[in-house]
Amino acid sequence: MTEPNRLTPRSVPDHQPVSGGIAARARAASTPPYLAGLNPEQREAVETLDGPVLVLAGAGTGKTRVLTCRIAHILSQGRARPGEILSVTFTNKAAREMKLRLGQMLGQAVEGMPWLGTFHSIGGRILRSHAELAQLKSNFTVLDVDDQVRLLKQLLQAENIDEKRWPARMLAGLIDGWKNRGLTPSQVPAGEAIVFGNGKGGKLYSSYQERLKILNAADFGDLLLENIRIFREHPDVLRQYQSRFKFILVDEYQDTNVAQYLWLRLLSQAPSKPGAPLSSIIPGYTGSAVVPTHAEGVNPDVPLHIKESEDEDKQSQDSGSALPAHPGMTPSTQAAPSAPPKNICCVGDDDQSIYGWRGAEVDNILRFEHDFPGAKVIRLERNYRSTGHILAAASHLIAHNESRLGKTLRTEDVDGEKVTVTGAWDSEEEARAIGEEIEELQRSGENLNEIAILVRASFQMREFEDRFVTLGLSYRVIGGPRFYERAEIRDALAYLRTINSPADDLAFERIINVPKRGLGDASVQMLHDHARKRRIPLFEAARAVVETDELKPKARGALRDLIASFDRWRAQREVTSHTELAEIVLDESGYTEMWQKDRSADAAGRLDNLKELVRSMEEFENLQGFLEHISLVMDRDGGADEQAVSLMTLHSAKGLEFGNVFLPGWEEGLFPSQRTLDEQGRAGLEEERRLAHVGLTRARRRAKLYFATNRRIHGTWSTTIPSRFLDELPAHNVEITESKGGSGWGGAGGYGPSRFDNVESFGSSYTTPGWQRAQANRARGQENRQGQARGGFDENQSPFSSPRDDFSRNKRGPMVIEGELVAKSTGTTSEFSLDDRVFHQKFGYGHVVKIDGNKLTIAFEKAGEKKVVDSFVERI
DNA sequence: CGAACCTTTGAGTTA
DNA sequence: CAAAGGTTCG
Repeated sequence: MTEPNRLTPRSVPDHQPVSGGIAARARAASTPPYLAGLNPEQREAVETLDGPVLVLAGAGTGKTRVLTCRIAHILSQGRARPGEILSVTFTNKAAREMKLRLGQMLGQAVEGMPWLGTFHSIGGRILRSHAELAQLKSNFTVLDVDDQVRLLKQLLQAENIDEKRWPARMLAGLIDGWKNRGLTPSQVPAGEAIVFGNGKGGKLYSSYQERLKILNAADFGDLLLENIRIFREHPDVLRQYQSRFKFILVDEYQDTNVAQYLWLRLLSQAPSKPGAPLSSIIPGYTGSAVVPTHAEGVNPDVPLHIKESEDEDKQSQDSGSALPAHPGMTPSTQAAPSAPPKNICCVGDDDQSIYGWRGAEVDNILRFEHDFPGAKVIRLERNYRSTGHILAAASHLIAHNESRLGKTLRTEDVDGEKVTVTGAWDSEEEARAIGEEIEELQRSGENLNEIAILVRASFQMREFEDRFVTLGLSYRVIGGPRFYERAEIRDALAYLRTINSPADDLAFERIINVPKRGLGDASVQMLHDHARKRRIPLFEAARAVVETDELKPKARGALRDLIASFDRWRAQREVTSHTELAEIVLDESGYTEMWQKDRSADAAGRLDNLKELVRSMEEFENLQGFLEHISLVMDRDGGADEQAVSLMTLHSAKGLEFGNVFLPGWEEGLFPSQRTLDEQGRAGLEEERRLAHVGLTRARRRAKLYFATNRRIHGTWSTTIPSRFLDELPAHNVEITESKGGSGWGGAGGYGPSRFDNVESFGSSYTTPGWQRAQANRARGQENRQGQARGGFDENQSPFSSPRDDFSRNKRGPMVIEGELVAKSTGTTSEFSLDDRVFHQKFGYGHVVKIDGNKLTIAFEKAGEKKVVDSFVERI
């Protein structure tokens, strides 16, 4: 057997693009051009077409390339037609990219690849063609989280469950989790079903499912779960897909959850004989339920447990641990079970598994060989992305994880710049320092598109946005709220959904009083009662109620108009194009007008979004087609042509790369996230560490880490300590730099485990507002820790008490800026007048009784009379 | 009914 | 600090 892990001394061909026109020549040439640029491991991964293959592809090792080349290879070898290849990704972006690259590689020869898409879009597609088997119609609606929660709220109310104690969101999370694990209501372990709502959790799940059927709707989880159910209950349908898909490719396999795993598993078996029991489809599976569950375990490590055969036990001994930890492991040679898995190729990286919270089972990748006997495992360890120091830092960091298959990334690139670690006093200074570094990079000719800031949590983004706006630096936020999750888009869609399917109560309810037309809670409640009593859709109930005098004349008139409008729109649907119809609806309903009248800052943007929505409808044949795809396909990442710094979370950065990567917020509690640690313990810590690894490996040439000593959490400042991940970096590859804001530590200091401990030695003469507030906090003592954010007043020292030289080397240091700001507010006379009513974050409401420059004396309603600096209160 | 005012609570990542 | 929920008043 070849040993794919030894790096041969031969030079590695770089990853040059492969040009088109391949398919035809491929058959003739001994080495098809698309294979020429591949290194031996990549090539093996592409050419091993038969049987299960697991490609362990570290960051930057050419994973997408392998996938696309493999498809090209399958096609050019004539092993399958485009419609016979199932290729799944997690994101639309990844799917698009693969299609794009494939198009380039094959020179448009293969238009289509109808089964290349996300798990959800393919699952949705399959579900639509067999909707009746899931008690749905093929035009079912895909609910977003918002609809889901509103529906659950109604169910909770019907059950008289206290929503305070048992929030609908929590139930939504539970149901989601069950669906991720492939569990239908009857399969939920009893122990888990009773934890919610005084034992009613399971019952709520099943009534939720019932309601979905009535509403002709499915949630995201259903797109896969219903597939699985259909496959299980209708072997003929399963067989149809099994024989259609000759090859299966899976991207990011480490992110699959149990449902996705089962789905793949079912599809990847060779077509079974009609009537074969499920146990022959899933080897090793026993029992009646598809997913054997740990009845008592709330968090079972291995939700799908397939009994290990004795052969495999022996093999485990070879590698010395339960998880194969070394590449030298013997591929399983045992006889294939009754239904041998066919040509499935999964590509993934256990070190990049960062979606455990979404139900991903790293275990799926760790036990691939187990699940697909005879699997060939290929490792890609040559990194073509990052320079030496960055790669070494990332590898050293991830080596602290215990649960991993173990890969060693190598590069032949130069060492490059060391990874830098910079401490800042607070998050504002962190943003300032990064802003300056970016300006410096820009001056040195760096393209802004090659710069990214990757944060752990999205709330961190705001400070960077603020900073970039003042600097006039263009930036773009990647990820963030999806286009179709925006309120105005959902409202517009709700109108269209109501037109399209009158039984869509959730949609109708959403817009019944948007814009305001005098149909408040009371009226809606009434309609609900009416609908429930007669078991008819809300819209029909409305129609009936208008004929009675149960509503007040005003509401009745409004409702009648609304119903008339919908009737009119539905009629127009026959004669106008769907885009025109959308415009008419938005217009006549008064929805556009509502935003036009709105004077708030984002109203214009919302109107733009609505226009964008209408424009995007043009790509679809009709309203039906549009609505079917909107929730699955609409993710916008447009406008990538303009030069801009990218700002995003670490999660959404997966799969991307940049020349320069800034990684702020490496502090305990934030990163690793305290919540993850609390909830997931060691596994959570390892996932956070993988996230750090993902962040570092996004960088090609420069990786710059930051931590701040003070950060605002929930609006109050608190002191933080540097992340343990910083301590886990190899000293040799890391350089500790002075904060641009100045600091008294670091620099030449030793590099030991506690090198970040002396946070107190940070410049004690800081003058940022954050520092002042923190000082004020400290002066007040630590026991009353909260509510101190705005507490600082008369001990307000001079902002210029002890300026430090290292601040002001020729560029405007942060201090000067802050100095100006502070000086300004002390210099001007107060904008407040006597008796003004004011609000203070800590002391609450009060009124001004005395003014002395910028210091106010305020009589607070609750806290009594206090002296406060004017900037800490707002007039109301 | 709805706006205005006030209180409370909560910020983790997403197909 | 912001959004969401609750209360009160017009």
